[in-house]
Amino acid sequence: MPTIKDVAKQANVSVATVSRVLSKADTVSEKNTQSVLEAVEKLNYKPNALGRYLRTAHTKTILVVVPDITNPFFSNVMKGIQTLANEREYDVLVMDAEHAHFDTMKCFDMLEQKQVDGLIMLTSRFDQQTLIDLSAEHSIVLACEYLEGTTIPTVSIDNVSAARKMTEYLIDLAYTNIAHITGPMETVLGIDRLRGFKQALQARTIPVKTSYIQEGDFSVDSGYNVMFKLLAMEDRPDAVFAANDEMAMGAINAAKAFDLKVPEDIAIVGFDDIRMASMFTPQLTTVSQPTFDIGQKSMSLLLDLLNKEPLTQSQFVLENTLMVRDSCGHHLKTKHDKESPV
Amino acid sequence: MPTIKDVAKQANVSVATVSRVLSKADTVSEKNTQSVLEAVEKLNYKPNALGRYLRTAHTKTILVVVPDITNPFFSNVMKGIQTLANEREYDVLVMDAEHAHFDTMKCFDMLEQKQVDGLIMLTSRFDQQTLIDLSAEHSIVLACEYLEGTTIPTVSIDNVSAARKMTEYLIDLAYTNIAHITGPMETVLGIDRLRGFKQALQARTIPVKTSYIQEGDFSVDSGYNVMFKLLAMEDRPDAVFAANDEMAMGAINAAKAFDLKVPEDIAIVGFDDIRMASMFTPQLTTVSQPTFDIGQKSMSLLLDLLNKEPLTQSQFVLENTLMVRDSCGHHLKTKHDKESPV
DNA sequence: TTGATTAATGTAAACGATTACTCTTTGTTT
DNA sequence: AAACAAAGAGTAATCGTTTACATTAATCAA
Repeated sequence: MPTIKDVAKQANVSVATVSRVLSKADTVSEKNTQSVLEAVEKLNYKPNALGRYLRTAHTKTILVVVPDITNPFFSNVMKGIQTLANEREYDVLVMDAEHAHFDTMKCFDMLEQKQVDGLIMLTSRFDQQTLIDLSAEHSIVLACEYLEGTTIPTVSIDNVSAARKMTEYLIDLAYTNIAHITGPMETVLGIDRLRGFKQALQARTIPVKTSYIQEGDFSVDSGYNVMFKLLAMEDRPDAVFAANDEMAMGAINAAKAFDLKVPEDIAIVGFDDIRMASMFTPQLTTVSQPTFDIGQKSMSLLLDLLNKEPLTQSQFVLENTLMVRDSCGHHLKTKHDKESPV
Repeated sequence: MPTIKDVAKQANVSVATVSRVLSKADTVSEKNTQSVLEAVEKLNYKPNALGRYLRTAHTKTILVVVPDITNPFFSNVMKGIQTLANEREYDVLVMDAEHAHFDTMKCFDMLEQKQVDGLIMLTSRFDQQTLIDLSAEHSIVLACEYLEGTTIPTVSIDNVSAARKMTEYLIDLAYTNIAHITGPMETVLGIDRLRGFKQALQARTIPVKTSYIQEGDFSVDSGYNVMFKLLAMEDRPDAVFAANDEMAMGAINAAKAFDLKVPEDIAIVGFDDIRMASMFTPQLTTVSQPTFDIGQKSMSLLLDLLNKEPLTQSQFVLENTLMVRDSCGHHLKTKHDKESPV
């Protein structure tokens, strides 16, 4: 494995000259540039990244911590991050937080150990004070979830208003007994979507029934199980808003198991618009998040941080859109109307 | 940011001593060990990984190249890799190959530049000779796809026999006009599954109709489009075997668009058993691959390579299992039988 | 008591790049 | 022609570790 010294010897110049032609054709004569290039070619020289990193004190690598890489929502965000990262010649290290051996401190250490230049967190379930302290010295951005009262750059959608919009839409379709399967109550996501749900009901002076609010954990199974509870109630809801698509799918399958038709007998909607949402039967009415853009924007923000560019703002909220498909029964409800009420 | 020198000064010992207590409590006196530890604590010292890496010439980081991180099949394999990697204190770098800016050479360079210790490839679509050359000097393992006639360690399932098994099962259910939606014909996966399909027909002396073999590209959309072609034929097939679940779902949706009931009017089966397969309506009959295990086994193999442990064999084929669910119509076909023919 | 062995530590040389600084050499200005 | 500036290239310090080797002190056998 040739080093820069070997190249220098081969090209009959000093290591400095070799380094200069390789980093930027700064001020090296045509002749020397040529012979260095030839030597590089001949020896098949690849600069050792570690040597460079140590000297320049950056690795051109960022770390992204993802709650569950298996979750299509996050893998889309990842893709957005990757795209911009690679374009800017950054590599991306992935850490799966759901993983049993995951130690929250480890990813912070990687920053301090200079192993990565920056950090994008796709979750905020960890010691927040540490994160805040760290962000004073390091480049960190939060995606999907935000942290109250900090200046850590964040990119997400407005989950409260999106959930409110979804709920209001159901109310407009004349559903009166609307239940909500929440996400885990220790996540901002879960809390915000529930808040939006409640706001919509209150705005329309519909009483909020606590029995209609059931906690799930964002998994298909939890959607299925919680739905069973709801369906077993004597005053069964006529519409269910699940806090994500996976739970909505679980809920729909539960309804099917109950011999209920969706949306004829009960409407079920989700949140996220994962790829399967439009493939499912019935096609899922849901809130579409710009996952790819969230990833890309996070990376773009991180890049700004890394380049010490002044940030004009720190909280970026991206647009979401209501995807009206079949599972809400809008076609049933509006068949006598001239126009869809959306 | 304190360095090892600062710690040494603080603890009143040499840097060597500090390094010694930190790497392994080799032969440092109780007293010094103690004061070093205290100094580390007091200064909040984190060893700079780059310095260490440069010296020790390994990064404890591996690279995995994945065709599409968004594809649930691969993200499961990734999870398997991650799990073992983290357990053994390795970090994992991800590279998305479908990404526009992806340069096949780049991942090879990362090996040569000492940026990563090893490489797991979840695809074999790239210059194979380069890969073979490289594997002589570096630690590389291939997952999911194999390469004929090399000694590069590989872990996958036997796609030929799995596809044959699936097809035979359809034949056993008395379907006679069976079509196959293949994967891309430049992938080993696509080729092998087609081969298995043909083998099954030939073994039962059923003629292989070329019009029943249509190429897709593993995407939902291609499954949908290709299915339209098949359904438009005058001698429409009564069963369709798609080379992956996503195309099977696309095909099912196409059938629905044709007002055909699955499996009553036409049976459609897939391959891979992605998470959605059992959530779909109808539930997908498919071949289950041990994705997590594939990932874990690949990582385990890579670890062996890295530790220069002798490999007993280089091609590992893992078990697959036929998941009989609803989309193949087995319950319709066997309602008069006493037992399921599986 | 002496020489040999061992344990504990320190000194300094790597690792492979980048880059501040210095030194020629050449070209320009007056 | 002298003085100065600029261009091109080399020397060596540096980044933060690890570790081979040297050194010292202490223990032990004869």
